[in-house]
Amino acid sequence: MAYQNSLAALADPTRRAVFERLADGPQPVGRLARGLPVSRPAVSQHLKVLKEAGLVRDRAEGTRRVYAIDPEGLGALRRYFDQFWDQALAAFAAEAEKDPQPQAGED
Amino acid sequence: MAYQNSLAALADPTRRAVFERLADGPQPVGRLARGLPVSRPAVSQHLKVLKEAGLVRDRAEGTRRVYAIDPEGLGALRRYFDQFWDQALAAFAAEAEKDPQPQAGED
DNA sequence: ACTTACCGTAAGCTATGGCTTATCAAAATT
DNA sequence: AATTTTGATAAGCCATAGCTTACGGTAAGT
Repeated sequence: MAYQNSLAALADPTRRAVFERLADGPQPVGRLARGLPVSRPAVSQHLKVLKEAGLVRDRAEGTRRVYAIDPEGLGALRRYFDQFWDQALAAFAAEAEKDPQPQAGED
Repeated sequence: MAYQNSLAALADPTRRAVFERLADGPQPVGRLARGLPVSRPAVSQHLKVLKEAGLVRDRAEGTRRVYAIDPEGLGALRRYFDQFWDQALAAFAAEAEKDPQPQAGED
C-alpha cells in the first residue's frame, strides 16, 4: 500500500542518488553527504522522506546514524511494476486479438 | 536510460491515475478525463509528460487521440528495480557475513 | 568538564509543477 | 458550409518542494 509515497520519494534526482548510494551498503549520513552536491541537512531531509516512504531504515551507532535500504519498500515497488506489467500485457494481447491488422476506422 | 523521467512522471497521483487507467487498454483523452477529477487540458498535459517519459504512445484516430501504454518505458522501469533489488540483496548478504551478531562499535 | 564530531529540526527563500480558463486547429456530423 | 466534437497549447495563479543557513542536542574524545 506504500508504493505511492515510494514513487514520489524516488522522483527527486538527489534523493534517488542518496537511495542508490545505499545500494552499496549501509552508510552514515555524513558519508552520504560528502559525495553529493548538497548540504548535510539536505541529505537528512531526503533520508527522512525515504524513511517515511518505507524505503530505508536507520539505526543509531554512537553519534552516527547508519541508514540502509529497507527491502520491504523496494519489494513493494517491484511488485507494483510486475503486476502492472502483467496487466498491460494482457490488455495488449486483448487489443491485438480484437484488431489483428489495424488499417483504418473502427470504433 | 529513461527511468529517471519515468519515475518523475509517475510521482504525481493524478498522472499515475491516468497511467493506471491505460493499463485496461488504449483510450482517447476524453474518456480518460471523464473519470478523473481534473479538466481535460490537465489530462492532456499529463499525457504529454508521460509520452516524453516514454511511458505512453499515442495515435490519431479521426479527431481523437488514442493513448496506450508504451511497454518500452514500463519495461525499463521494471528492469531498473530488478537490478536495484539484486544489488541491494548482495549488499545485504555482504553485510550479514561481515557482522553476524551486531552488538556495538565497529566502523 | 570542555571541546569536537555528527546529526536532526526550524525558518525562510526560490523555483517548479499542476490546475484552470481561454483560445486555436482539425476532423466529423448535419 | 456551418456546427459540433475532440484535443492540444498559452497564460496565469497558487501550492508545494528542495535548498540554504542557523540552531540545539547527544555522544565521543581529550
